[in-house]
Amino acid sequence: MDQLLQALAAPRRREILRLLRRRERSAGELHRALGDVTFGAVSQHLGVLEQAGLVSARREGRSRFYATRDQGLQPLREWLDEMWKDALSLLKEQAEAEERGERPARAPAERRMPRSPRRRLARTQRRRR
Amino acid sequence: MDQLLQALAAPRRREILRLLRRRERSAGELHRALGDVTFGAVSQHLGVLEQAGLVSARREGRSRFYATRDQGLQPLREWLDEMWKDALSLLKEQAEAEERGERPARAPAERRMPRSPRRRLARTQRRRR
DNA sequence: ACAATAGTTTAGTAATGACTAAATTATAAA
DNA sequence: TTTATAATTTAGTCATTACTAAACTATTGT
Repeated sequence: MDQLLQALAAPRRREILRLLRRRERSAGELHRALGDVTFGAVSQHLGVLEQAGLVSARREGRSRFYATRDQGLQPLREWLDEMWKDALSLLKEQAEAEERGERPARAPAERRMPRSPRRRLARTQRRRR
Repeated sequence: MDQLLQALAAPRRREILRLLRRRERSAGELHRALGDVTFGAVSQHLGVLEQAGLVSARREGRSRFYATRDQGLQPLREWLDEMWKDALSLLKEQAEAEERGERPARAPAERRMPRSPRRRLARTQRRRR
C-alpha cells in the first residue's frame, strides 16, 4: 500500500502510466513522448513503478517494453472500498440512531457540556483562521 | 488529484484517517491515540488532510472535532475507474484481434524485426538485472 | 573487435516534507 | 484579569526524492 501510493503520488509517474494505458511502450519512446525529462529520470521512474507492481517490462532486442499491470491497482481499490464501506455503515448507524430519537454520535468520550451559561468576552479580535 | 494522492501517501495520515473512520475525534484525542507524535505534527497533518478535502472540522468550545469527508475520496475513485476501464477495453481489443488471427498489438511504431538470423556471441556474463 | 543504439546506474544538487520544540492564538473557567 | 486547556503556527533539522550529467552495461550490426 505504501509503495503503491508513494509511486502514484508523483505526477510524472502518473503521466507515464497514462502513456502506457492503451499500449506498451519502450523506455526511449516514453522519454521522447515526455519531452522535458532525461532518459535517466524516466528509467528511474519506471523502476519505481515496477517495484510498486504497477508496470511490467518485456525485453525485445535492445529495447525494454513497459506495460501497465492491471492487478497493480488492486490493493488501492480494496483500500478504497474498505473506506467507502465504513463511511456507509457510519451513515446507516447515524440514520438508525436518528430514528430512535438520538442525536448523531459525536465523539462521546470527549463531550463536555458547559456547566454555566456562556459568558462571552468582548475582545479585540486579532486574526481569524 | 495531486493534493489528494500527496495527502494519502503519508502513512501517518492514513493512520489518522483510519482513526476517524468510525467517528469524529478532536485533535487532542488523535494526538493521544497516536502516542508517538507531537500535537503540532498531528495538527499539521490534519491541515493537509483538510486542504485535500479528506476531513472537515467542527468547533466545539476549545476543541475542534475532525471527521472524514466521504466525498473526499471520490476523485481517486474516478481516476481508478478510468484506469480500470482502459485496462478492460485494452483486453477486449486484444481478444478481438486474437479472434481475427492477429498477434496482440505491441507498440507497433517501434517494432523492428531483425533482418538477419541472430548471431549470439558467447560472452563473459557480468551482472544480470 | 569496434561502433552504434537502448537502457540503467551513480554521484551530486535542490526542493520538499515529516518531525520536534517553542511561541502564539483561542476559548473557557476561577 | 489571570490561569488553564486546546490547538495552530513557526523555525529549524534530518531524510527523502525528483532531477541532471555522466559513467556504465547490454545488445546488435559491421
